[in-house]
Amino acid sequence: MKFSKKSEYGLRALLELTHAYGSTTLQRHDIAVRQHIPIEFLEQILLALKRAGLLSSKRGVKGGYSLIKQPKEISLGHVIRILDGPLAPIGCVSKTAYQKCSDCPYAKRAHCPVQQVMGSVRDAIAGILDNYTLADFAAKSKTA
Amino acid sequence: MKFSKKSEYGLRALLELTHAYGSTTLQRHDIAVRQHIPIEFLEQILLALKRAGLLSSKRGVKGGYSLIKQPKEISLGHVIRILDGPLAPIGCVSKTAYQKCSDCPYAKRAHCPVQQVMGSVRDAIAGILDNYTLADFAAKSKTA
DNA sequence: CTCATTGTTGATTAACTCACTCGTGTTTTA
DNA sequence: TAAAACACGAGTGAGTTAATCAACAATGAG
Repeated sequence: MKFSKKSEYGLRALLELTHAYGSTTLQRHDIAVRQHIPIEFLEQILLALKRAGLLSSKRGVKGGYSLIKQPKEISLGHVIRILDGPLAPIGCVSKTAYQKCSDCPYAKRAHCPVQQVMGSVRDAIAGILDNYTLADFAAKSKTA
Repeated sequence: MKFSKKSEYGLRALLELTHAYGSTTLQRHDIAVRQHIPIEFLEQILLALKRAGLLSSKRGVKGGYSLIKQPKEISLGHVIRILDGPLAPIGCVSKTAYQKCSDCPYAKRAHCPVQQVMGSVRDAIAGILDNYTLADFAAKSKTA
């Protein structure tokens, strides 16, 4: 029941990019150094975030990455789903990537006890992460 | 960010044992059939729960497993921690298995933005699972 | 007593995932 | 045209997950 390093690194990288939002681009090298992230791994993460439409990038000598959406419009939940997949603790309660449970004897019944609790866990997690934006997130780290 | 099959099977097995609580013992075979769990895998799970003090067992011809604590005194959080480890989404916010983050640049500062959000996620998850008992859980499945 | 039945233990396994790492490109600017 | 930067795909070693297997120990029926 853990988030991956990928998500953690991704959030920390976005913290840097949020601070730079509207002023400069950041190179993966700078982000890697400031946040202590292995650079080749960081690259994968930045590319994934780019493909998801959160970042733009520029190649060549003066290249780098920058946020292309407003920090207050990107939720941590969104970021984590991109990098780590669904937030739900089991497939059959995911709203973004529902998967029918194959072997559960309650699957065909009106309600499954496991599904009920896990559904509320999912809602609690999503309730926090989908309402917490990069802007909120970055505000915390400025005062630190 | 998922719970393992082990936890899921464990909870479903305990559902059966909760229904039988106070009346009969159940053999792993019966639990396996009713809940569609691979029997040898179920065995490991039942043994882990036994070592954790939730179950007792009896060998031989009329053997089987039974709950030795009241269903209303066993929380789902407790069960999942036994089978899956800590509930916290990252090590540095776990209350039952804290682990200092080695590489985080905020580790030495007063507060880490990641830690703050993840801490509230942890609290939300634990708040649900630690206050939801096997008794509550089994009550749901009776009416199903 | 003995033997089938059941739980106990430890080892082993195949498949998968995680966290990187590498090599080779392609684009940009000096 | 060379150096700097992003892009992409493949590969890898360690660890985890989900079982599976084999050998053993206790129990109770006959």
